[in-house]
Amino acid sequence: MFEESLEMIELELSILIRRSTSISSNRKIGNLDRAAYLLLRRIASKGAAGVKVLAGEFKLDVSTISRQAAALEQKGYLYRIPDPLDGRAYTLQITELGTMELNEFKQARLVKIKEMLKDWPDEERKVFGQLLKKFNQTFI
Amino acid sequence: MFEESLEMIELELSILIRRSTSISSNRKIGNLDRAAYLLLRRIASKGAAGVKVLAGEFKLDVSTISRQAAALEQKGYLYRIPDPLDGRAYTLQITELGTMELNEFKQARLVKIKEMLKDWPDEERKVFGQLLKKFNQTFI
DNA sequence: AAAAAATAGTTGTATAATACAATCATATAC
DNA sequence: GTATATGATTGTATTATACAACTATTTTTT
Repeated sequence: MFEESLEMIELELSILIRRSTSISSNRKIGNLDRAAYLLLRRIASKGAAGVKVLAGEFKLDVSTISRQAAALEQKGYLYRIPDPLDGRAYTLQITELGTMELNEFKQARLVKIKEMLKDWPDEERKVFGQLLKKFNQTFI
Repeated sequence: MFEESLEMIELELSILIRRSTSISSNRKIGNLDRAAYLLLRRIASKGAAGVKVLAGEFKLDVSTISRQAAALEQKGYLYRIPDPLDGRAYTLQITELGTMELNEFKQARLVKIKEMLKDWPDEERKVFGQLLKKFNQTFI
């Protein structure tokens, strides 16, 4: 039972990752990239932060955050607030347009997931969300 | 409750995909690419098949399967069986070396997942696997 | 105070996994 | 026999990421 569950999880995770990252099943929604979505969302929910801090939270290279931020800024979704204490640094803050776009993107995703889970019992949706969260917290 | 679960699922899926596809958390194990793993595994479990069939099953472009197959063949994990009825086609079959490598890769992954889930109750592991499988089946 | 070292962020380059387009050889339809 | 379709491969591009190199600024050391 124990090994069987692990094997199922291992296989289904592989399939999930593959499916979710496939371009044909993960077409861009609106003007937001999938990659930059979490960045914008983080800033919206926890407030402005610098490139280094964000890279640390996401466990991504600073260059990746820098590029995502630049792209979002170019689109008008983020703006920079110079750090008054450090001439090299700034914090990234979301714009009103960014907030709107974020909500749109998020809604579109929710609609999609809602459709996928329309036949699920409420309890299973709840448990799935909780287990996903728990699983994500095992990543260090 | 309903919308809350959807939002949690939506967010946690985003995080999971990001974490799982990040290079730093998904370093290659052995000589098998993550991408080609499912291909090799499919052939091992269901038998030889052609490029077109496999592309259809995986909902990937034939060029992607073709490239993955070529890479696996180059490594000695797959070999080609010409289709006696069609001079253009062949089926891909796994080699003994491929089988061994597949099992090694799979074991390495299982060890990793086992470590991640070491504090989980058995029941949750079981449910997680089942819900993942169920979720994967909603992708069309 | 000046020099050396560290650091915040950007840019260059490369990698991995994928798709669309173009091509070639073979098979099928007319 | 000719035209069309098809299985697979190759060319090119895209996306998201990391490592390396760089610049300007800050901090530490001398």
